[in-house]
Amino acid sequence: MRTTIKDVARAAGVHSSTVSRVINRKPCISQETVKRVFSAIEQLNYTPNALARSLKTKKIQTLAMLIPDISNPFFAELARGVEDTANQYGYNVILCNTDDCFEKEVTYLKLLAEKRVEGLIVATAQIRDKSILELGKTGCPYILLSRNIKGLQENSISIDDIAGGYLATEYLISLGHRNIAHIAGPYNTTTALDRIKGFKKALLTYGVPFQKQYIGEGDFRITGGYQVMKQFLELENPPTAVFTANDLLAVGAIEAIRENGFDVPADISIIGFDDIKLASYFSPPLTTIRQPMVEMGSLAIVKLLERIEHNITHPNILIKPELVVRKSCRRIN
Amino acid sequence: MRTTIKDVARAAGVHSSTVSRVINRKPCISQETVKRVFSAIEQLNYTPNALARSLKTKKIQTLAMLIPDISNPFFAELARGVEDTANQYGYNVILCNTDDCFEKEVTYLKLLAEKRVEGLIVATAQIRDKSILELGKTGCPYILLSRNIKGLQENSISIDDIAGGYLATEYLISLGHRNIAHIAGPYNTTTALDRIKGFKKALLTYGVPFQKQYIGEGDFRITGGYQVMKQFLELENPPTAVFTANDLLAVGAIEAIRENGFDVPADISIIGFDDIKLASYFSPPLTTIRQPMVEMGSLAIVKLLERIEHNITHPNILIKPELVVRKSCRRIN
DNA sequence: TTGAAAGCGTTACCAC
DNA sequence: GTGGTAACGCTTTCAA
Repeated sequence: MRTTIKDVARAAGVHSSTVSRVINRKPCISQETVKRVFSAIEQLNYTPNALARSLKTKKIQTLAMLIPDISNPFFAELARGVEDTANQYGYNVILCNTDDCFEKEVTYLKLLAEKRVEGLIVATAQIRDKSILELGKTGCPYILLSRNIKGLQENSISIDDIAGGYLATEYLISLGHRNIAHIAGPYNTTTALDRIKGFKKALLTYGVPFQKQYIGEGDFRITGGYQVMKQFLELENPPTAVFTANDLLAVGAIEAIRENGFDVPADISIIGFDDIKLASYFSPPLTTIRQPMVEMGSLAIVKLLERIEHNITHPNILIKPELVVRKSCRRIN
Repeated sequence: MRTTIKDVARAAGVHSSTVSRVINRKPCISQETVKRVFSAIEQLNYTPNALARSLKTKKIQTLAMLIPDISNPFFAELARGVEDTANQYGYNVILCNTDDCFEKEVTYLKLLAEKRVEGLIVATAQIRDKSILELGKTGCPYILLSRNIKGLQENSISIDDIAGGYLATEYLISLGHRNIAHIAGPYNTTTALDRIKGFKKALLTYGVPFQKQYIGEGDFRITGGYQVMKQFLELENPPTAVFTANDLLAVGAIEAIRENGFDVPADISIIGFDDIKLASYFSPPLTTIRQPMVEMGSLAIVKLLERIEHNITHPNILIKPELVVRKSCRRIN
């Protein structure tokens, strides 16, 4: 059996409530007692039981983060920002990989509710995610990160996906491209839909006709980019440039292009989205739209803790995306 | 105030102990009662408090994982395996980024002990890590993953680093290289030291003299590879091939080589270690030594749970590395 | 098959 | 400044 506060009290010759006061640095305790208690703690190698404490205080200093897949570098970098900042404020964070699977999300949410985590960073929300909407009712504070739910005006932090999609497409157009395709993310995410919106908006603005066969649904992973690109390449009139909804899709697209004997950017230009750390080391170095992932993760925690500790909510925050020009796009005539 | 087991008991017209039995699926309860209790639970939207439960049962079904940096793809893939398998067994896992900083490690360990996590996956251990060794005494079960502590014969799972280093170096030698350098990991990790051992062993086996200036200490990150490679390039007689202790170091090394106007593999061959998911998409596609990261993470959880639930310990497990030939190495005369 | 009561390790309130 | 006690929400043992 582990040593408890009572063991410490006995060893120090005081009452357990006094030990508690010392541990929690409450005022009005004699120096003498403090010293005796600490030395007893040390001697007995006492570790307070946070679980028991939380039963009284209702605070366990634990958060959780729901993401589709930590092995996706975008989410890994987000996670780094989240965990670092949480830790700075004295919180731990539980990692949950949902694979964007609704059942997994529900199961996690139930478990986390039982463990009384104080807040959630949700980077997996589907477009109408009823289990997240329910969170609103149960009162567990959360921040939607990089994903939104249709109609919600509060508590989300994300890149301006429409602006990002616009920026990418505009760049391709400025390079002289007219046959521009888009490999989108899953249609059940606002992220994917908004990037499409930006894509279409740029097309419209610059008078480039939108062609239905030039858009395909990917999965935000390499394989999806590969598959959709293969389809584009079978078209009678393949695109000369493609904007992919993230960097991983770009990697898959480039692979497909090469396999068909074409070159990037000589034959087809590619622009990604995210600017994951390794984007500049791909072949060719990937032109992309940058999201400040670590900073977004960090900001999400700051806002989440403001909700938890001071009960303030925030209108949705939109981060400005940035074009990063490298070598995967080329000008055509 | 949240609804408690007593509220449910009252609503169902039974005693709270009965509700507890129903929730925990204990035998010998009438169908009738079960039904009434469940309907009360539903009606009141009751969520059991796992913290209170754990106070009695001493089980909170939570593990933690200490890694240097989740944004490093190697650890992200390890983490994916860990979290997935833990979740399968009904455990949650707390993520901790230590940056291989001893103070951070100590702080985390203390916090985690207070929260009474039941087990630890440690992928950050230094070569003589006294805080981890102390874990052994306090009795918190742990598995060392991809890192060892000098002298410990139990509870570690890692790739056979010596064999991996040997494999990589042998391959370079088989390609005709004699001026072979090594960019190592931090010298305070067994990982780095064992890969060096493998490197030297291969050199010795094939009669290639070891040259002190051909080895440099990196940090397992891109920048480290870049810096050490720069130094190699300033040598009077730069290496024609470099084995880097992980893929990220390889990426940095390639960057440095290119910056100096040389080509990989035409002028200098590079072989990495890990085979992160994106390794085949670098320029050039990286030849490397494969570690089955996801499987290792998964295995670590299986072994950890065996320790937690059945108190069985294991002798150190060594995973066999595998050479993956791609395009970053070339034969010379 | 169920109820009553004790207890898990803390904290917080009320005395003194 | 400090001690005593109740309470947090649950499980478990004992009795009925």
